[in-house]
Amino acid sequence: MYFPVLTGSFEMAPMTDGPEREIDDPASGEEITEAEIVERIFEAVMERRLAAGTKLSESELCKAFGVGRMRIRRALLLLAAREVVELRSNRGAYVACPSPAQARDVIEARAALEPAVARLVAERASPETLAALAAVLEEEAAAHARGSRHEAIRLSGQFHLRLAEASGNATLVRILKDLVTRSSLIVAIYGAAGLETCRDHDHATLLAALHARDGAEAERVMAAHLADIFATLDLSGRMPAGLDLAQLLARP
Amino acid sequence: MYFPVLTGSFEMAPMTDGPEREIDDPASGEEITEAEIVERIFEAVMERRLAAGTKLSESELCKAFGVGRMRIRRALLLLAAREVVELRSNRGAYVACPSPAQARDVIEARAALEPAVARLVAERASPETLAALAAVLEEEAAAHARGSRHEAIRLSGQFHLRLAEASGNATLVRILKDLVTRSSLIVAIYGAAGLETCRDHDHATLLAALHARDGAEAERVMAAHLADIFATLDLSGRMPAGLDLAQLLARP
DNA sequence: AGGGAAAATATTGTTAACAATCCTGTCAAC
DNA sequence: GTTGACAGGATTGTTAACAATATTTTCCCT
Repeated sequence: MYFPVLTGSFEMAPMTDGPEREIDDPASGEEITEAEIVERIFEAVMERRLAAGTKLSESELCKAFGVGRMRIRRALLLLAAREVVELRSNRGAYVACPSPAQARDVIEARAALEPAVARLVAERASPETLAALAAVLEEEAAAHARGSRHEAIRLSGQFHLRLAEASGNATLVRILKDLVTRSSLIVAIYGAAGLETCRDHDHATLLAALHARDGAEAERVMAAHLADIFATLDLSGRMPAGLDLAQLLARP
Repeated sequence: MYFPVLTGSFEMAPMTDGPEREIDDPASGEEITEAEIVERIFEAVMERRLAAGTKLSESELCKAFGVGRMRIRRALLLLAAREVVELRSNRGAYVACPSPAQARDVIEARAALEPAVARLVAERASPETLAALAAVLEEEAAAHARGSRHEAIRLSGQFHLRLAEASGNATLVRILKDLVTRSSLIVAIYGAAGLETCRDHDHATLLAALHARDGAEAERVMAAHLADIFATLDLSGRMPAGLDLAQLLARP
């Protein structure tokens, strides 16, 4: 009952009882800062431990992170500013549930940005940076091979983020972090079952172009890769299973 | 004493006495929402009524907008999340003062994004939308012609934002709003005096390409335009007049 | 038993007082 | 006269109580 949406399309992370089990760290002596709370929730969303539409109640988050309400409130405001969380007045905070239009916008923004990022990386990344990227790719392939879907999803997102980091541009990293995280929600909602992660083959092709310092090719590969992802989405208007009710009946 | 930086490089907006004169609206009966406060401060920064490094004290903002401290605090947090304001612990909020590295990142991000945006607009904007863009351009040229520098700066930024809006992509609009606003700070700090706005000729060339529905050309023109802006900046490391002291001596 | 209104409960939003930190102005010592 | 410490005032950060709004439960009536 805690994850009200995406009912049957895929199983949740291994949660034994408490909903925030994977997120919190209650017994640690240090007080967590609100930036870290934001970070943790970002991760949880990107790794699909928090599904779209999940309610994030203040009191539960307070217990989960062991901090006062004020810090939770600030964290939620920051998450809302980045459109990973939706704040409904007097109703609480919910993990964002992107509409088809928003989904299109996010994917389109990535299609506008990431090819250029790929080109930048091809032109200027150090060999060590490229090696780090290759390591992520290897982990990703291994996760795919042994069938750990959640790891694969996580590493697939990681690859795109690490690529942005390889550009050496903090602004691009921040922007892409938001977009990739929201993409995770989008693919979960609108993606065809079984195609919920990037094909690591695409990532390998891209990495080859980067190693060859072929900016134009890297740009092209990335554009094609994103177009592929876009193509697997069904944004035809009606929302899948159960989502529409929760959203349409909500009073504004 | 209220605008501590950018001492002589250009005169401030016509402020008679109170520093927030252009921003506030104290006597209006309605209570302003925090999103509107964020909006107002964004505008003020983009139009150079608030200079980089300006301290935004809570109490003054409370008086200026006629709201409680909590709402101001939330607005400042949101502004900080978008890197238009910097929050220093126990010291207060300051209009951001981008470092050379940050400046480079912002310009580079725009160079990565806006050509693609221009292409999108060329491909899909309605004739009415293009007409609206033309109207902004016309105003911009008129402002230039009659020498109203502040209007010209304002409209120059507006043109880029309206272009993003013409793409019909809300995510791109939001991202570019942040980047354009920060660019305003960057040009004020690092730009050569007298070259503080886009040349409206570039905008005209771009508009021609849009009208011709020539996406590739629009992309090229925009890339060249941004490269031009980049070229007028001096990011050679040392900060201009007085800025470095305030920033370098500040404890983190 | 079913439906609906109303009280009870829980959750969110706001305000105000309190605590902690920083800045400024003063004074004494060198 | 300059430098340093100290006290006072001002500003920011936090906490807790209060108010307002949703949600759930209960109870009455049909």
